[in-house]
Amino acid sequence: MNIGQASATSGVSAKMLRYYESIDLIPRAGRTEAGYRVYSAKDVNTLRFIRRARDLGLSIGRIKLLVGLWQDRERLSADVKRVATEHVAELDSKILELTAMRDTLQVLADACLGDHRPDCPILHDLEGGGRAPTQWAP
Amino acid sequence: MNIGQASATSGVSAKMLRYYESIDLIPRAGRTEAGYRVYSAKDVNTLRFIRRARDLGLSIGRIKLLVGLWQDRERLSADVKRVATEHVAELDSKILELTAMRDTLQVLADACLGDHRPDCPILHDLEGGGRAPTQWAP
DNA sequence: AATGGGGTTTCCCACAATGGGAAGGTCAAG
DNA sequence: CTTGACCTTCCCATTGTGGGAAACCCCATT
Repeated sequence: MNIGQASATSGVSAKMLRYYESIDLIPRAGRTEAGYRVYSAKDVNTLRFIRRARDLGLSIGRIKLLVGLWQDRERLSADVKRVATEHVAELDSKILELTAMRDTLQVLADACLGDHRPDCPILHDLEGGGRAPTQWAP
Repeated sequence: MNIGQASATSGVSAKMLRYYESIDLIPRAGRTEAGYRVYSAKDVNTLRFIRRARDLGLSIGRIKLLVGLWQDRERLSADVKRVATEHVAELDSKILELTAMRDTLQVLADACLGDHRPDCPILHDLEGGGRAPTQWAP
């Protein structure tokens, strides 16, 4: 299987295939005489695993861990779960952060008339006059 | 005011001050004989505006728009509001995306025993067997 | 005056993960 | 054999931030 086929059947772009190889997320692919990368069905399986993990927002680092665990028959499910829950925690904190931003901005936008006049609570708040709805950066 | 003072009183790092200048988010600062950048209290005010905008997650591009509107006494609040609501929409879609990831992963993690045995629904799902809880990337 | 410590300058590198594109080699069908 | 589709490597860009080096500047204390 060429890189194009592997890409099409795994959902990982050829560009990313080469990149993943360069950062040792996947082993170096075999080559034909001409230097073309060759992939097996098993490789494609791993790639699909990786793509799904990325769809869940996991970082390359954590995916590396998960692939390792996946291929280790002696693994402890506790280890897998820990990686997952760490990521859930990160997602949660990111969601909280974004939600706080959105809520603040939504309140300001709601208070803005959005007409032909220049007065606008959004700018007023950013200017720092009314410090109440602004984020306090700890 | 030197860059260090401006940084300390605005909450924007000196590194970022130079960067913002290089991308024309702020005008080129004046210089002393020796080449040191000089900032006025008004400059610091603008920097605070920018920092607050970044705290709300606005991109540099949108901040550039907002700073322009802020300094334009003929502005329409409608223009300001539009920039804000566009960002709110982006935040919302990002939040939805992250929330979907978190929910999927949380379900899987909850179903994982997390003990000394290797069996784990997380890996099983990533492997693609049980395709139900996985994301379909459209 | 000399020296030292702290501030400043520019320039380059790094991150995470992905895409774009150029220049050149290869394969298969016509 | 030519053409078009595919592959290779290498470089660049993104976003916004930080790190660090080499050189220069300012001020105060010996």
